[in-house]
Amino acid sequence: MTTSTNTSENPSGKIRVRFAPSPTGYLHVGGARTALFNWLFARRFGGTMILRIEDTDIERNRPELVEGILDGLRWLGVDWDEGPYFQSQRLDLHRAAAEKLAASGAAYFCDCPPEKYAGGDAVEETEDAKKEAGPRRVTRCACRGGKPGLSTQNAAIRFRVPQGTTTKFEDAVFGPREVANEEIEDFVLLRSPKDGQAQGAPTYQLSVVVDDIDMRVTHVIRGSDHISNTPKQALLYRALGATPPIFAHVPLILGPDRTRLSKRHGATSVGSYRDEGFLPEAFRNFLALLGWSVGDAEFMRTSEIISLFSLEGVSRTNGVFDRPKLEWYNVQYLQKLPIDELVPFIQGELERSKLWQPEWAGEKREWFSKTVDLLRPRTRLLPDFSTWARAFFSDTFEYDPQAREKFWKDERLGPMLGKLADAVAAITDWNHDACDHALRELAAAEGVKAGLLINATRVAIVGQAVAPPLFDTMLVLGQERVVRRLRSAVDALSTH
RNA sequence: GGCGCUAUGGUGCAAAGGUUAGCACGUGGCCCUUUCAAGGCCAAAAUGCGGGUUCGAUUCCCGCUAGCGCUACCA
Repeated sequence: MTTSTNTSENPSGKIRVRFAPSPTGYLHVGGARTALFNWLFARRFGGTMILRIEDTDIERNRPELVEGILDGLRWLGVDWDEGPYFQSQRLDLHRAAAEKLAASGAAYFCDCPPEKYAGGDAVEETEDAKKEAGPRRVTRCACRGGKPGLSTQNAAIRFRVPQGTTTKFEDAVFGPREVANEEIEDFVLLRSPKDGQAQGAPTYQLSVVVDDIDMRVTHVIRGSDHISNTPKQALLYRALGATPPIFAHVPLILGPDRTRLSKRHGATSVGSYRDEGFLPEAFRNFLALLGWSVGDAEFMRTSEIISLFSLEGVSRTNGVFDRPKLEWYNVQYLQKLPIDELVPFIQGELERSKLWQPEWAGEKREWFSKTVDLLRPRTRLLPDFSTWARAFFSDTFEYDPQAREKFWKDERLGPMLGKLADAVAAITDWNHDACDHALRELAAAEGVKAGLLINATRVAIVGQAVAPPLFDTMLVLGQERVVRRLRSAVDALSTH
């Protein structure tokens, strides 16, 4: 067994990845996709998936906001092996790293007022700035040279970016990257203390790196919006005596107008897709293929995706979240899932809508599976089972106005449905063909096309213009119920 | 403004110098059919622009354009 050195292509077992969301209260689809890619990568190569909550922003540091993220991940089926860790509980570690860097000279204290750098008009105090090259906005202030009397009590700590050299890092998606250090500002590691605070807070750049080192993360898979800041992090790894991980920046998810997906594009949290009645596996399949692919493969069970996933298949171009395609995936799963895998979702849907009967999981289990199987070719979302298909699960349902309009026009229908009720009631051997014969014989006797009766009967027994094939529907509903509904329809037709 | 990334039909992806540029969603049509889906078949629809390199560019290089990202003592 040889150990591969190409850890991005054929990692040898000790892969460690992490998903590090900030607690926003819900799992955004962009975050969900990042989480999914990390998870797929970990599962593919037998690695470890770590969950870390980046809650250093005190404003958003509330427990219920974390719960929303966890709920989203659980629904998505993305589980983790370690964590959740909370960055807010690790601040001392981060501070210690900053102070260590300051002590070694890799960083320095700076007490320039933050406003000095605010906005796009930052200062320029580099020597070559006086040239006509125009203002460069790379922060490199006088404090860099050393200023006495400064400490964490009264100043911030900035990283001293080594000049005259270049910073490289490996990106499994974008390839090797290299930037001139002159382009990298002396970014803040530790903020200056706020009024009343004894010490300042670590910045994101510092915290991620310290935590990723501490958690021995080998592959940082995250949104490509982080790519520009990665050189800073690569620098920090080295200053801290660590080897940078392999980065893998995945493209962003855009709305239909090609701007970054946001609330104004409509639903952006995975929770809303769950609530709408998408199947998690369909959502996963869709998300996995948004920014990743293997040839022309489209419909792939999660196990397949895991076995095929690789960073090499990740695209570099931002992609538009295409809702119609997501729906197509849902229809595919609704159609193709083994019935036993689908049934629990339908049970959940019926429970939510108060239509569920416990016996359907017991003695009428077979009936329930059969009914779901009959219904599913015409469903798109889970709620279809409790709305459109309500009459299969409840005796209280309404006649869809459009269905009446479409199929109950003919005035002869009232009497005919009455006769059909009698004919159906007289069936001794309740099966598909018996229903078929009863109806067609009546149609012939009445001199009407079978279609007229079929369509009208459908409305009568399920209240909808659209339903599974009529005789299958009758079978599943049962003789007694069909007769009863036919008689009710006669009343409904006469009073109208 | 600076730095960077990206660029194949409306959308998501294929084609790792040579294909009639492929697949899927969506769209239109046909078939199937008791409704409506599903399914099957067919169709319209793309290599941003300009230069190179090469016998040959979707593919490699340069420029332009466009989009996006980063440019905080946010994460």
